[in-house]
Amino acid sequence: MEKLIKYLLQFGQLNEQQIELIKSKVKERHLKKDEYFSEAGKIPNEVMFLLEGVLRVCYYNSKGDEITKFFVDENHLAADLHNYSYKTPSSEYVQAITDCKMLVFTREVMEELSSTIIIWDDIISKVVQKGLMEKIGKLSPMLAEDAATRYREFLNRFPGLINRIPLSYVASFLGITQSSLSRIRRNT
Amino acid sequence: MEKLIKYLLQFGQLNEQQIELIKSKVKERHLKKDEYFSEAGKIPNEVMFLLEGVLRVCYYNSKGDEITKFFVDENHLAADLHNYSYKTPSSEYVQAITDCKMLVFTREVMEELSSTIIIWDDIISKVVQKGLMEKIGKLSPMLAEDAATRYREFLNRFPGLINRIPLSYVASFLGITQSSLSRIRRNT
DNA sequence: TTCACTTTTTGCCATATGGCAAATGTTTTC
DNA sequence: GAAAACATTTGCCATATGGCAAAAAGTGAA
Repeated sequence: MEKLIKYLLQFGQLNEQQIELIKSKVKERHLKKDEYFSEAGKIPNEVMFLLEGVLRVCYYNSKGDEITKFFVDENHLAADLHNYSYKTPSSEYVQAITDCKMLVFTREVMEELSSTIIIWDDIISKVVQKGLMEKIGKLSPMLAEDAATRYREFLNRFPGLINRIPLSYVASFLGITQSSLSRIRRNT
Repeated sequence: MEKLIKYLLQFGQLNEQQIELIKSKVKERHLKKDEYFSEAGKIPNEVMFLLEGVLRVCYYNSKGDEITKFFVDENHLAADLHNYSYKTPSSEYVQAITDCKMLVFTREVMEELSSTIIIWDDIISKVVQKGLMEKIGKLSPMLAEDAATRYREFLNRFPGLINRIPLSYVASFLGITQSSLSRIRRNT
Protein backbone atom coordinates (compact mmCIF):
# COMPACT_ATOMS: atom_id res chain seq x y z
CA MET A 1 0.00 0.00 0.00
CA GLU A 2 2.88 2.32 0.76
CA LYS A 3 4.08 1.79 -2.80
CA LEU A 4 0.86 3.26 -4.13
CA ILE A 5 1.04 6.29 -1.85
CA LYS A 6 4.65 6.88 -2.74
CA TYR A 7 3.72 6.66 -6.38
CA LEU A 8 0.84 9.11 -6.05
CA LEU A 9 2.90 11.59 -4.05
CA GLN A 10 5.20 12.02 -7.04
CA PHE A 11 2.36 13.79 -8.74
CA GLY A 12 0.97 16.01 -6.00
CA GLN A 13 0.77 16.62 -2.26
CA LEU A 14 -1.59 14.66 -0.07
CA ASN A 15 -2.07 15.17 3.65
CA GLU A 16 -2.33 12.41 6.24
CA GLN A 17 -6.09 12.47 6.29
CA GLN A 18 -6.31 12.19 2.52
CA ILE A 19 -3.83 9.34 2.49
CA GLU A 20 -5.86 7.50 5.09
CA LEU A 21 -8.99 7.98 3.05
CA ILE A 22 -7.33 6.54 -0.03
CA LYS A 23 -5.99 3.59 1.91
CA SER A 24 -9.42 2.88 3.34
CA LYS A 25 -11.11 2.87 -0.05
CA VAL A 26 -8.73 0.92 -2.19
CA LYS A 27 -9.03 -2.87 -2.26
CA GLU A 28 -6.24 -5.35 -2.64
CA ARG A 29 -6.80 -8.16 -5.11
CA HIS A 30 -4.79 -11.22 -6.01
CA LEU A 31 -4.80 -12.97 -9.34
CA LYS A 32 -3.27 -16.33 -10.11
CA LYS A 33 -1.31 -16.80 -13.28
CA ASP A 34 -3.63 -16.90 -16.30
CA GLU A 35 -6.61 -15.42 -14.47
CA TYR A 36 -8.28 -12.41 -16.01
CA PHE A 37 -8.46 -8.93 -14.60
CA SER A 38 -10.97 -7.76 -17.18
CA GLU A 39 -12.67 -9.15 -20.24
CA ALA A 40 -13.47 -7.91 -23.71
CA GLY A 41 -17.03 -6.79 -24.29
CA LYS A 42 -17.57 -5.44 -20.78
CA ILE A 43 -17.51 -1.83 -19.67
CA PRO A 44 -14.41 -1.36 -17.53
CA ASN A 45 -15.33 -0.05 -14.09
CA GLU A 46 -12.02 -0.33 -12.33
CA VAL A 47 -8.63 1.28 -12.29
CA MET A 48 -5.76 -0.74 -10.99
CA PHE A 49 -2.29 -0.26 -9.57
CA LEU A 50 -0.09 -3.30 -10.04
CA LEU A 51 2.00 -4.13 -6.98
CA GLU A 52 3.50 -7.43 -8.03
CA GLY A 53 3.52 -9.50 -11.18
CA VAL A 54 3.02 -8.89 -14.85
CA LEU A 55 -0.15 -8.45 -16.88
CA ARG A 56 -0.76 -8.47 -20.57
CA VAL A 57 -3.35 -6.54 -22.53
CA CYS A 58 -4.69 -8.52 -25.48
CA TYR A 59 -7.10 -8.48 -28.34
CA TYR A 60 -7.82 -10.37 -31.51
CA ASN A 61 -6.56 -8.88 -34.75
CA SER A 62 -8.24 -8.98 -38.14
CA LYS A 63 -6.94 -12.48 -38.82
CA GLY A 64 -8.31 -13.75 -35.54
CA ASP A 65 -4.92 -14.15 -33.93
CA GLU A 66 -4.60 -13.28 -30.30
CA ILE A 67 -2.29 -10.29 -30.02
CA THR A 68 -0.52 -9.05 -26.93
CA LYS A 69 -0.90 -5.34 -27.23
CA PHE A 70 1.04 -4.34 -24.20
CA PHE A 71 2.61 -5.53 -20.98
CA VAL A 72 1.96 -3.93 -17.63
CA ASP A 73 4.61 -4.32 -15.01
CA GLU A 74 4.98 -3.46 -11.37
CA ASN A 75 4.23 -0.05 -9.96
CA HIS A 76 2.12 1.09 -12.81
CA LEU A 77 -1.44 2.21 -12.89
CA ALA A 78 -3.46 0.43 -15.53
CA ALA A 79 -6.91 0.87 -16.99
CA ASP A 80 -8.63 0.85 -20.31
CA LEU A 81 -8.87 4.60 -20.09
CA HIS A 82 -10.80 5.27 -23.21
CA ASN A 83 -13.55 2.83 -22.42
CA TYR A 84 -13.47 3.59 -18.71
CA SER A 85 -14.04 7.27 -19.45
CA TYR A 86 -16.71 6.85 -22.05
CA LYS A 87 -18.28 3.82 -20.35
CA THR A 88 -18.12 1.84 -23.55
CA PRO A 89 -17.34 -1.88 -23.79
CA SER A 90 -13.69 -2.71 -23.99
CA SER A 91 -12.32 -4.55 -26.98
CA GLU A 92 -9.40 -5.91 -25.04
CA TYR A 93 -8.88 -8.17 -22.11
CA VAL A 94 -6.28 -8.12 -19.39
CA GLN A 95 -4.74 -11.31 -18.13
CA ALA A 96 -2.24 -12.10 -15.40
CA ILE A 97 0.91 -13.62 -16.86
CA THR A 98 2.33 -14.35 -13.43
CA ASP A 99 0.67 -14.35 -10.04
CA CYS A 100 -0.28 -10.75 -9.38
CA LYS A 101 -1.04 -8.52 -6.46
CA MET A 102 -2.84 -5.29 -7.21
CA LEU A 103 -4.79 -2.44 -5.69
CA VAL A 104 -8.17 -1.77 -7.20
CA PHE A 105 -10.16 1.45 -7.36
CA THR A 106 -13.75 0.95 -8.38
CA ARG A 107 -15.51 3.67 -10.32
CA GLU A 108 -17.48 4.59 -7.18
CA VAL A 109 -14.29 4.95 -5.20
CA MET A 110 -12.70 7.03 -7.93
CA GLU A 111 -15.71 9.33 -7.94
CA GLU A 112 -15.75 9.57 -4.18
CA LEU A 113 -12.06 10.40 -4.03
CA SER A 114 -12.53 12.88 -6.82
CA SER A 115 -15.21 14.76 -4.91
CA THR A 116 -13.45 14.55 -1.54
CA ILE A 117 -9.84 15.23 -2.39
CA ILE A 118 -9.60 18.47 -4.27
CA ILE A 119 -6.33 17.57 -5.95
CA TRP A 120 -7.34 14.02 -6.85
CA ASP A 121 -8.37 14.64 -10.45
CA ASP A 122 -5.23 16.61 -10.98
CA ILE A 123 -3.03 13.82 -9.67
CA ILE A 124 -4.82 11.18 -11.69
CA SER A 125 -4.60 13.22 -14.82
CA LYS A 126 -0.85 13.61 -14.34
CA VAL A 127 -0.48 9.91 -13.68
CA VAL A 128 -2.44 9.10 -16.80
CA GLN A 129 -0.53 11.56 -18.90
CA LYS A 130 2.80 10.16 -17.82
CA GLY A 131 1.60 6.62 -18.39
CA LEU A 132 0.38 7.40 -21.88
CA MET A 133 3.63 9.12 -22.79
CA GLU A 134 5.64 6.15 -21.57
CA LYS A 135 3.45 3.83 -23.54
CA ILE A 136 3.91 5.81 -26.73
CA GLY A 137 7.62 5.89 -26.07
CA LYS A 138 7.60 2.10 -25.94
CA LEU A 139 5.35 1.56 -28.92
CA SER A 140 6.38 4.19 -31.35
CA PRO A 141 9.97 3.13 -32.12
CA MET A 142 8.78 -0.39 -32.72
CA LEU A 143 7.32 0.03 -36.18
CA ALA A 144 10.37 1.38 -37.89
CA GLU A 145 12.78 -1.35 -36.91
CA ASP A 146 13.30 -4.90 -38.09
CA ALA A 147 12.25 -7.74 -35.86
CA ALA A 148 15.67 -8.33 -34.32
CA THR A 149 15.97 -4.68 -33.32
CA ARG A 150 12.44 -4.66 -31.96
CA TYR A 151 13.37 -7.64 -29.82
CA ARG A 152 16.42 -5.85 -28.45
CA GLU A 153 14.26 -2.80 -27.80
CA PHE A 154 11.83 -4.96 -25.93
CA LEU A 155 14.65 -6.30 -23.76
CA ASN A 156 15.69 -2.74 -22.95
CA ARG A 157 12.25 -1.35 -22.36
CA PHE A 158 10.91 -4.19 -20.29
CA PRO A 159 14.01 -5.32 -18.43
CA GLY A 160 13.65 -8.58 -16.58
CA LEU A 161 10.40 -9.45 -18.27
CA ILE A 162 11.81 -11.90 -20.77
CA ASN A 163 12.51 -14.57 -18.19
CA ARG A 164 9.12 -14.33 -16.59
CA ILE A 165 6.76 -14.68 -19.52
CA PRO A 166 6.17 -17.11 -22.39
CA LEU A 167 7.90 -16.26 -25.62
CA SER A 168 4.66 -16.58 -27.54
CA TYR A 169 3.38 -13.43 -25.84
CA VAL A 170 6.55 -11.54 -26.64
CA ALA A 171 6.37 -12.67 -30.26
CA SER A 172 2.84 -11.42 -30.69
CA PHE A 173 3.77 -8.13 -29.03
CA LEU A 174 6.65 -7.75 -31.47
CA GLY A 175 4.40 -8.57 -34.38
CA ILE A 176 6.19 -11.76 -35.40
CA THR A 177 5.59 -15.47 -35.00
CA GLN A 178 7.04 -17.46 -32.20
CA SER A 179 9.28 -19.41 -34.55
CA SER A 180 10.72 -16.23 -36.00
CA LEU A 181 11.42 -14.95 -32.51
CA SER A 182 13.10 -18.19 -31.69
CA ARG A 183 15.35 -17.86 -34.75
CA ILE A 184 16.17 -14.28 -33.82
CA ARG A 185 17.15 -15.35 -30.34
CA ARG A 186 19.43 -18.02 -31.74
CA ASN A 187 21.44 -15.38 -33.58
CA THR A 188 21.86 -13.04 -30.63
CA MET B 1 -8.93 31.58 -34.24
CA GLU B 2 -12.53 30.62 -33.58
CA LYS B 3 -11.59 27.03 -34.38
CA LEU B 4 -9.15 27.02 -31.49
CA ILE B 5 -11.65 28.45 -29.05
CA LYS B 6 -14.29 26.00 -30.14
CA TYR B 7 -11.79 23.21 -29.67
CA LEU B 8 -10.80 24.36 -26.19
CA LEU B 9 -14.40 24.82 -25.08
CA GLN B 10 -14.99 21.10 -25.59
CA PHE B 11 -12.77 20.54 -22.60
CA GLY B 12 -13.94 23.21 -20.16
CA GLN B 13 -15.78 26.49 -19.77
CA LEU B 14 -14.12 29.80 -20.55
CA ASN B 15 -15.70 33.22 -20.11
CA GLU B 16 -15.48 36.08 -22.59
CA GLN B 17 -12.62 37.74 -20.80
CA GLN B 18 -10.59 34.56 -20.70
CA ILE B 19 -11.24 33.92 -24.36
CA GLU B 20 -10.07 37.42 -25.22
CA LEU B 21 -6.91 36.88 -23.20
CA ILE B 22 -6.16 33.67 -25.04
CA LYS B 23 -6.79 35.30 -28.40
CA SER B 24 -4.50 38.17 -27.53
CA LYS B 25 -1.62 35.91 -26.55
CA VAL B 26 -1.62 33.28 -29.24
CA LYS B 27 0.30 33.98 -32.44
CA GLU B 28 -0.60 32.82 -35.91
CA ARG B 29 2.20 31.34 -37.97
CA HIS B 30 2.41 30.15 -41.56
CA LEU B 31 4.73 27.51 -42.85
CA LYS B 32 5.36 26.69 -46.48
CA LYS B 33 5.54 23.10 -47.59
CA ASP B 34 8.77 21.46 -46.40
CA GLU B 35 9.58 24.16 -43.84
CA TYR B 36 10.25 23.04 -40.30
CA PHE B 37 8.21 23.80 -37.24
CA SER B 38 10.83 22.41 -34.88
CA GLU B 39 14.17 20.71 -35.13
CA ALA B 40 15.85 17.80 -33.44
CA GLY B 41 18.38 18.68 -30.77
CA LYS B 42 16.57 21.77 -29.55
CA ILE B 43 14.43 22.14 -26.47
CA PRO B 44 10.85 22.59 -27.61
CA ASN B 45 9.38 25.82 -26.26
CA GLU B 46 6.14 25.97 -28.16
CA VAL B 47 2.81 24.25 -28.31
CA MET B 48 0.87 24.48 -31.52
CA PHE B 49 -2.66 24.13 -32.80
CA LEU B 50 -2.81 23.25 -36.45
CA LEU B 51 -5.47 25.18 -38.36
CA GLU B 52 -4.70 24.12 -41.91
CA GLY B 53 -2.34 21.67 -43.55
CA VAL B 54 -0.53 18.53 -42.51
CA LEU B 55 2.66 18.06 -40.53
CA ARG B 56 4.84 15.06 -40.01
CA VAL B 57 6.90 14.16 -36.98
CA CYS B 58 10.17 12.48 -37.92
CA TYR B 59 13.34 11.00 -36.57
CA TYR B 60 16.18 8.82 -37.70
CA ASN B 61 16.06 5.17 -36.75
CA SER B 62 18.98 2.91 -35.84
CA LYS B 63 19.83 2.32 -39.49
CA GLY B 64 19.93 6.02 -40.19
CA ASP B 65 16.75 6.04 -42.22
CA GLU B 66 14.44 8.96 -41.84
CA ILE B 67 11.22 7.69 -40.30
CA THR B 68 7.88 9.44 -40.23
CA LYS B 69 6.68 8.74 -36.75
CA PHE B 70 3.34 10.40 -36.98
CA PHE B 71 1.16 12.74 -38.98
CA VAL B 72 -0.59 15.73 -37.47
CA ASP B 73 -3.69 16.95 -39.21
CA GLU B 74 -6.03 19.87 -38.86
CA ASN B 75 -7.61 20.89 -35.59
CA HIS B 76 -5.15 19.13 -33.42
CA LEU B 77 -2.87 20.43 -30.78
CA ALA B 78 0.68 19.27 -31.24
CA ALA B 79 3.83 19.42 -29.18
CA ASP B 80 6.70 17.24 -28.19
CA LEU B 81 5.15 16.93 -24.78
CA HIS B 82 7.78 14.91 -23.07
CA ASN B 83 10.61 17.22 -24.00
CA TYR B 84 8.50 20.33 -23.61
CA SER B 85 7.65 19.32 -20.05
CA TYR B 86 11.12 18.27 -19.01
CA LYS B 87 12.87 20.96 -21.06
CA THR B 88 15.07 18.38 -22.70
CA PRO B 89 16.22 18.45 -26.31
CA SER B 90 13.89 16.80 -28.73
CA SER B 91 15.00 13.85 -30.79
CA GLU B 92 12.44 14.49 -33.46
CA TYR B 93 11.67 17.23 -35.89
CA VAL B 94 8.39 18.48 -37.22
CA GLN B 95 8.02 19.42 -40.85
CA ALA B 96 5.17 20.86 -42.89
CA ILE B 97 4.09 18.45 -45.60
CA THR B 98 1.72 20.97 -47.11
CA ASP B 99 1.45 24.69 -46.58
CA CYS B 100 0.30 25.12 -43.00
CA LYS B 101 -1.45 27.68 -40.87
CA MET B 102 -1.14 27.29 -37.13
CA LEU B 103 -1.58 29.01 -33.80
CA VAL B 104 1.43 29.05 -31.54
CA PHE B 105 1.63 29.24 -27.76
CA THR B 106 5.10 30.00 -26.48
CA ARG B 107 6.14 28.61 -23.14
CA GLU B 108 5.82 32.10 -21.61
CA VAL B 109 2.28 32.40 -22.90
CA MET B 110 1.40 28.96 -21.62
CA GLU B 111 2.72 29.89 -18.19
CA GLU B 112 0.90 33.17 -18.18
CA LEU B 113 -2.37 31.56 -19.18
CA SER B 114 -1.79 28.89 -16.60
CA SER B 115 -1.45 31.43 -13.82
CA THR B 116 -4.27 33.69 -15.03
CA ILE B 117 -6.95 31.23 -16.06
CA ILE B 118 -7.68 28.94 -13.18
CA ILE B 119 -9.02 26.18 -15.38
CA TRP B 120 -6.27 26.40 -18.01
CA ASP B 121 -4.10 23.57 -16.76
CA ASP B 122 -7.12 21.41 -16.43
CA ILE B 123 -8.21 22.07 -20.00
CA ILE B 124 -4.74 21.50 -21.38
CA SER B 125 -4.33 18.30 -19.49
CA LYS B 126 -7.62 17.02 -20.92
CA VAL B 127 -6.59 18.04 -24.41
CA VAL B 128 -3.29 16.28 -24.01
CA GLN B 129 -4.86 13.18 -22.60
CA LYS B 130 -7.31 12.90 -25.43
CA GLY B 131 -4.57 13.51 -27.97
CA LEU B 132 -2.36 10.83 -26.49
CA MET B 133 -5.18 8.33 -26.41
CA GLU B 134 -6.00 8.99 -30.05
CA LYS B 135 -2.38 8.58 -30.95
CA ILE B 136 -2.13 5.25 -29.20
CA GLY B 137 -5.31 4.20 -30.91
CA LYS B 138 -3.71 4.91 -34.24
CA LEU B 139 -0.35 3.36 -33.47
CA SER B 140 -1.17 0.35 -31.46
CA PRO B 141 -3.07 -1.78 -34.00
CA MET B 142 -0.33 -1.21 -36.53
CA LEU B 143 2.19 -3.73 -35.30
CA ALA B 144 0.01 -6.78 -35.38
CA GLU B 145 -1.12 -6.50 -38.96
CA ASP B 146 0.57 -7.19 -42.26
CA ALA B 147 1.60 -4.29 -44.44
CA ALA B 148 -1.49 -4.33 -46.64
CA THR B 149 -3.77 -4.18 -43.63
CA ARG B 150 -1.69 -1.45 -42.06
CA TYR B 151 -2.09 0.55 -45.25
CA ARG B 152 -5.87 0.12 -45.18
CA GLU B 153 -5.84 1.12 -41.52
CA PHE B 154 -3.89 4.20 -42.43
CA LEU B 155 -6.47 5.10 -45.06
CA ASN B 156 -9.21 4.79 -42.44
CA ARG B 157 -7.46 6.56 -39.64
CA PHE B 158 -6.14 9.45 -41.66
CA PRO B 159 -8.88 9.92 -44.22
CA GLY B 160 -8.04 12.25 -47.05
CA LEU B 161 -4.36 12.33 -46.21
CA ILE B 162 -3.22 9.90 -48.86
CA ASN B 163 -3.78 12.33 -51.72
CA ARG B 164 -2.01 15.19 -50.02
CA ILE B 165 1.30 13.69 -49.03
CA PRO B 166 4.16 11.84 -50.72
CA LEU B 167 3.96 8.07 -50.57
CA SER B 168 7.47 7.85 -49.23
CA TYR B 169 6.28 9.39 -45.97
CA VAL B 170 3.39 6.98 -45.73
CA ALA B 171 5.70 4.06 -46.40
CA SER B 172 8.07 5.03 -43.63
CA PHE B 173 5.14 5.55 -41.27
CA LEU B 174 3.89 2.06 -42.11
CA GLY B 175 7.33 0.60 -41.59
CA ILE B 176 7.80 -0.56 -45.16
CA THR B 177 9.72 0.65 -48.19
CA GLN B 178 8.21 2.82 -50.81
CA SER B 179 8.43 0.08 -53.42
CA SER B 180 6.59 -2.35 -51.19
CA LEU B 181 3.88 0.23 -50.62
CA SER B 182 3.64 0.75 -54.32
CA ARG B 183 3.17 -2.99 -54.88
CA ILE B 184 0.53 -3.12 -52.15
CA ARG B 185 -1.37 -0.30 -53.78
CA ARG B 186 -1.29 -2.08 -57.12
CA ASN B 187 -3.14 -5.04 -55.61
CA THR B 188 -5.86 -3.04 -53.93
C1' DT C 1 12.34 -41.38 -11.87
C1' DT C 2 8.71 -41.50 -15.14
C1' DC C 3 4.87 -39.66 -17.45
C1' DA C 4 2.09 -36.10 -19.28
C1' DC C 5 2.02 -31.57 -20.49
C1' DT C 6 3.69 -27.17 -21.98
C1' DT C 7 7.12 -24.33 -24.11
C1' DT C 8 10.72 -23.60 -27.29
C1' DT C 9 13.48 -24.75 -31.18
C1' DT C 10 14.18 -26.50 -35.75
C1' DG C 11 13.48 -28.01 -40.71
C1' DC C 12 11.28 -27.34 -44.86
C1' DC C 13 9.32 -24.66 -48.15
C1' DA C 14 6.08 -20.68 -49.45
C1' DT C 15 5.31 -15.86 -49.32
C1' DA C 16 6.24 -11.07 -48.20
C1' DT C 17 9.26 -7.48 -48.10
C1' DG C 18 13.84 -5.26 -48.98
C1' DG C 19 17.41 -3.22 -51.86
C1' DC C 20 18.78 -1.32 -55.93
C1' DA C 21 18.43 0.60 -60.40
C1' DA C 22 15.90 1.69 -64.36
C1' DA C 23 11.59 3.14 -66.38
C1' DT C 24 7.62 5.72 -66.22
C1' DG C 25 4.74 9.43 -64.69
C1' DT C 26 4.03 14.04 -62.56
C1' DT C 27 5.11 18.74 -61.18
C1' DT C 28 7.82 22.84 -61.30
C1' DT C 29 10.61 26.19 -63.40
C1' DC C 30 12.19 28.95 -66.87
C1' DG D 1 6.37 23.86 -74.07
C1' DA D 2 10.85 21.87 -73.00
C1' DA D 3 13.90 20.75 -69.57
C1' DA D 4 14.81 19.64 -65.07
C1' DA D 5 13.49 17.96 -60.75
C1' DC D 6 10.80 15.05 -58.20
C1' DA D 7 7.54 11.12 -57.29
C1' DT D 8 5.95 6.61 -58.27
C1' DT D 9 6.07 2.14 -60.28
C1' DT D 10 8.35 -1.91 -61.89
C1' DG D 11 11.80 -5.78 -62.56
C1' DC D 12 15.15 -8.56 -60.66
C1' DC D 13 16.95 -11.09 -57.16
C1' DA D 14 18.32 -11.47 -52.03
C1' DT D 15 16.73 -11.83 -47.47
C1' DA D 16 13.38 -12.01 -43.75
C1' DT D 17 9.44 -13.85 -41.99
C1' DG D 18 5.36 -17.02 -42.11
C1' DG D 19 3.07 -21.53 -41.75
C1' DC D 20 3.10 -25.99 -40.44
C1' DA D 21 4.61 -30.03 -38.20
C1' DA D 22 7.96 -32.56 -35.74
C1' DA D 23 11.70 -32.69 -32.50
C1' DA D 24 13.77 -31.18 -28.41
C1' DA D 25 13.83 -29.09 -24.03
C1' DG D 26 11.73 -27.79 -19.88
C1' DT D 27 8.19 -28.28 -16.00
C1' DG D 28 5.35 -30.23 -12.64
C1' DA D 29 2.88 -34.09 -10.49
C1' DA D 30 2.69 -38.63 -8.77
